[in-house]
Amino acid sequence: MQNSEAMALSAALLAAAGKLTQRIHEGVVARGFEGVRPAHGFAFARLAPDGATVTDLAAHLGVTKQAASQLVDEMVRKGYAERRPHPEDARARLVVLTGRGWECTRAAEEAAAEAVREWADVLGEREVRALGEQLLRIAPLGPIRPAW
Amino acid sequence: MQNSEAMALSAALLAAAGKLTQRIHEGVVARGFEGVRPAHGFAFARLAPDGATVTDLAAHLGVTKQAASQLVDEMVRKGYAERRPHPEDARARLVVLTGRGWECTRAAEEAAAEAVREWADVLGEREVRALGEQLLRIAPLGPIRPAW
DNA sequence: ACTATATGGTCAAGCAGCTTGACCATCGCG
DNA sequence: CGCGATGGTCAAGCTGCTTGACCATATAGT
Repeated sequence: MQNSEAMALSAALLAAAGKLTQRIHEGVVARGFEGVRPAHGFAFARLAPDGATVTDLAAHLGVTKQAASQLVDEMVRKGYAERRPHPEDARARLVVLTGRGWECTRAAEEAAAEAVREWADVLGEREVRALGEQLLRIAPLGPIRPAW
Repeated sequence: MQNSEAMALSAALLAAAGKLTQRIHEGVVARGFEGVRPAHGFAFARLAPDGATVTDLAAHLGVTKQAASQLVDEMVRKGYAERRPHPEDARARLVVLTGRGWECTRAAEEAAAEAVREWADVLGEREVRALGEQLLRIAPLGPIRPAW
């Protein structure tokens, strides 16, 4: 494989990722959730199961805990999350999604599904599934779960 | 296809793109080009063929021309590009890569090829090629040419 | 040819998101 | 109990981007 092919593949991958991010964001906004930035999506994905602490969130977002705390501030201010006392550690605070936060998460899922469906129209259902499997083998998607 | 599958595919795609960006950046730094940020790569790709104007660059980066101009300032300061008078328009200035700029571009290509080769080790040469073709059909990669 | 408008580019100021550094409260181990 | 480690916040600063104003040149209209 030549460098030029690698570049074409890389460019296509980055372009596809950028396009997807944009499409999901537009879809979320179109469903009535304003003031949400793509970066929030990664936070939502982390909070979704059972909530998380700010430090936990920071580690998974790859930023400082101060930055993560500011992000949570914003999400709280916009009604997508709230801070609750941590049940087992009086120092910590558990950040959990509100009802609206869950709605927004569902909106993001729908938007993602919409974009993927368009790919299926181009590539065919079978190819899209194969694409997903190949990508998962390349990017194991362990603790990160970047989401929408 | 269910929403959860679409989310898994989306997450994998975004994770792969992030990983690739990181790998290329590391590879470029390892080859001795410091102070280069991933965003510069998109600029390099645009400048590479024949140079470009600041306005042109701005359009393809999706930022204001002021931001593009600042990016060019930085690239000039670091020795990767230079501004030359435009041969046909006295208002415009043609931004072109310096020798070091070209070297950096080649370094980025090598780093990308390295990352892609690792994918080939996991998926097989054939699958990687198929992956590239599928991605190109999804993200037509028209005027953008995001590169490294 | 002459004015008017559009276009390429820069300068300046401001803002948003992140960082570093300092600090307090609580945990958990010796 | 005492002390280092950990969760979190406050404050200040930096960087990359934006908006707004402006100048120089190009291009179109009459």
